[in-house]
Amino acid sequence: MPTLNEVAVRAGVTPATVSNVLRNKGRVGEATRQRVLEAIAELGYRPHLPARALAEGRAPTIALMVSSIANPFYPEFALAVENALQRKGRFLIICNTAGDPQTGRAYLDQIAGTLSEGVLVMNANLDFEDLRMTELRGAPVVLCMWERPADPPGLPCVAVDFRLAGELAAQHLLSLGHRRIGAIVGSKVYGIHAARYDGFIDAMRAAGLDGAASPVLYTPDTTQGGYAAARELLKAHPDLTALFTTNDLPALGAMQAAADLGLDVPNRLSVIGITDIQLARESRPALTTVAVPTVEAAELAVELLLELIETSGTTRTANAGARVSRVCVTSSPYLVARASTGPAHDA
Amino acid sequence: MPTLNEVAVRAGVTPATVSNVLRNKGRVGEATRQRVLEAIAELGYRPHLPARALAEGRAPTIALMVSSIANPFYPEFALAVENALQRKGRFLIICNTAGDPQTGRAYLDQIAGTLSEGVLVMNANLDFEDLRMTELRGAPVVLCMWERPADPPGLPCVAVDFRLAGELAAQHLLSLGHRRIGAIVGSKVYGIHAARYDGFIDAMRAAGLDGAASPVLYTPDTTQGGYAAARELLKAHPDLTALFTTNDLPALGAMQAAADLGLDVPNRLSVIGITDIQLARESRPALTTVAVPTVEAAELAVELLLELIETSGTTRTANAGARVSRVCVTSSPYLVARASTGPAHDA
DNA sequence: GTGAAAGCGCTAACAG
DNA sequence: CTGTTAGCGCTTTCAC
Repeated sequence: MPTLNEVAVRAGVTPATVSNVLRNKGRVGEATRQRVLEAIAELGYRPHLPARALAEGRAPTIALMVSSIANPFYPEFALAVENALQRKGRFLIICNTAGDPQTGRAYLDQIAGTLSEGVLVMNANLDFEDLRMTELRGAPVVLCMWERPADPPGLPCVAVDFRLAGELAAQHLLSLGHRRIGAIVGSKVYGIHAARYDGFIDAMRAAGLDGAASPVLYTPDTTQGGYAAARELLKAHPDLTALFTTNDLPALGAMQAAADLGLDVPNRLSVIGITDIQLARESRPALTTVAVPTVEAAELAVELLLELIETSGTTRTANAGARVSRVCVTSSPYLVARASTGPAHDA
Repeated sequence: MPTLNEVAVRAGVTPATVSNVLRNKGRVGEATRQRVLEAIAELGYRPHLPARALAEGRAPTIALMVSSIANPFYPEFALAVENALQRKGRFLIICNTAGDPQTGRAYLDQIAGTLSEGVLVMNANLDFEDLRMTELRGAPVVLCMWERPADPPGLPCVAVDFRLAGELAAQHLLSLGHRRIGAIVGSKVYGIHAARYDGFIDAMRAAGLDGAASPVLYTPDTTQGGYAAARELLKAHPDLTALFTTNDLPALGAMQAAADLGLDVPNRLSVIGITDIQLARESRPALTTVAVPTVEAAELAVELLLELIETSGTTRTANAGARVSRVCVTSSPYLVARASTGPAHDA
């Protein structure tokens, strides 16, 4: 591969001039510029990114930490992130942590601040401490989907009002006449989906019902988790007419459970999820869900991260850390009514 | 961030020694090694990857070119790739081409041979010429899922016997007594799925049927494509008892179409796909399909690529290109019978 | 306008 | 065993 130096020789100028042409800095004579551009074309020169990174003290990549890119929600998000980065001339490195904090830490240690100038964190089960360390080393960190806008973490983040999402979902069921609604929460108790469940409780209370008294099950945030939880819930409470689920994947699982139990959705049982992943529109019946602005969140996260990178000085300069962590809130979730919900059959 | 030099100073040695300790090269005295390790720990030193890359003339990342990471099959593959790379101390850069050769070329131009030492290509609609150029510039390229082991492309690749996959799928339907089988091909005529369709024809012929005369429709390789094709096929040929589909996504779409048309799967209509993506097991009814060794293919691709990188000298040395392109064949596809296929209803 | 020179952080001979 | 010396390819003052 030709180097900038070779280009310089061929064009009869010095490396500095070639560099200037490349980045439109330092006034360069039109004639020289042409000669340089020709030399570049003839040699097929392309800048060596690591060299540039070294000289500039900045890296051309951003890391996205996820527990597993194979989880259907993440790719949609990753795609949006990559699109946004591409526009900014940066590249995306995918870091699968497998939900293991150790793996996550290893990644952060290796690339944050060297190969990657900043880190985007999706629910990847990382130690908060490790993220703080990463920041202190000079690599900005942005949490991509904080669930409680009103209760900011100690890190910059993009927040989505998931409590509202839960509330909207519950309101939808209530408006269809459902009163006996089971809840399936795709996280641990007080876990990441707590805000969504809170929204459910709030909506129930507003309707004069004691949401907290409704049957609820906590389960892994997967199709299988939702399947198992729905089976259990429906067996224990055959009178339920609807299932509120804190995420689409478990909601999809719940629909399968209903199918296997011979319960018609939506005539006998309504099911609602949250997020609106691609699969939601493709399932039969198509899943009613509360859509979350995924693409917007991705774009905001990239924007925020790049801004932090700009203002934090070079990678080598430790971040002051004194700055108040920024919180960007996305636009609100909204209901997407499809075929998995209908009037309560006992209404 | 502390540099190797600072570590050296603190440990009272020269940078070279620290470097040696870091990479276990050049014999270093035990006492010195300890001092150096302490200094590293105290300072929280971590090597600067771009600097290392520059000095070594090699890059720590590998690029994966895909048309869109959001296509449900790719993430599974990407995860396997990343896992394999992680073991080798390398990082994965995701390049979404959106099926646009220009975007692909731009990516290759920017990172192949500089940021990324090698390129993994999934069906990303790239110009073959661009890939050859990339190789010539010294960045090995591996095609990840070549469909015709018997007919190697001009590039190193991991091949999967997709003709056999098609044959197995058709044989399964035939063994269930199906005779009037519609085919849905998820690519253009003579496109990427041609080998799978060939396998179908072969199996039909072996059963004394003229497969080429069976109703066939070419459609985009998506759920929607399969949905539309199935509707059309089933309307034009209401007597079909089974649908052979060249990929899981369109097969899933076909099942939805059947559901919407009120055709029971598998009692009235059998549907089979190819690949065995995660969704296949999660659909209702669960999709019968011919599984392809995805993880194995990913591992072989990584292995092959790294081998090519090793043997191609440094990134800067142009690849001779004279070497015969290697072809690795994965183990064979195999049938995974689930609930979407059953005996022909007219048998 | 263009060139000369220093240096980013690290590795790689080769000396000692 | 450890130190010295050169760069890797690029950017960036600062002279000319």
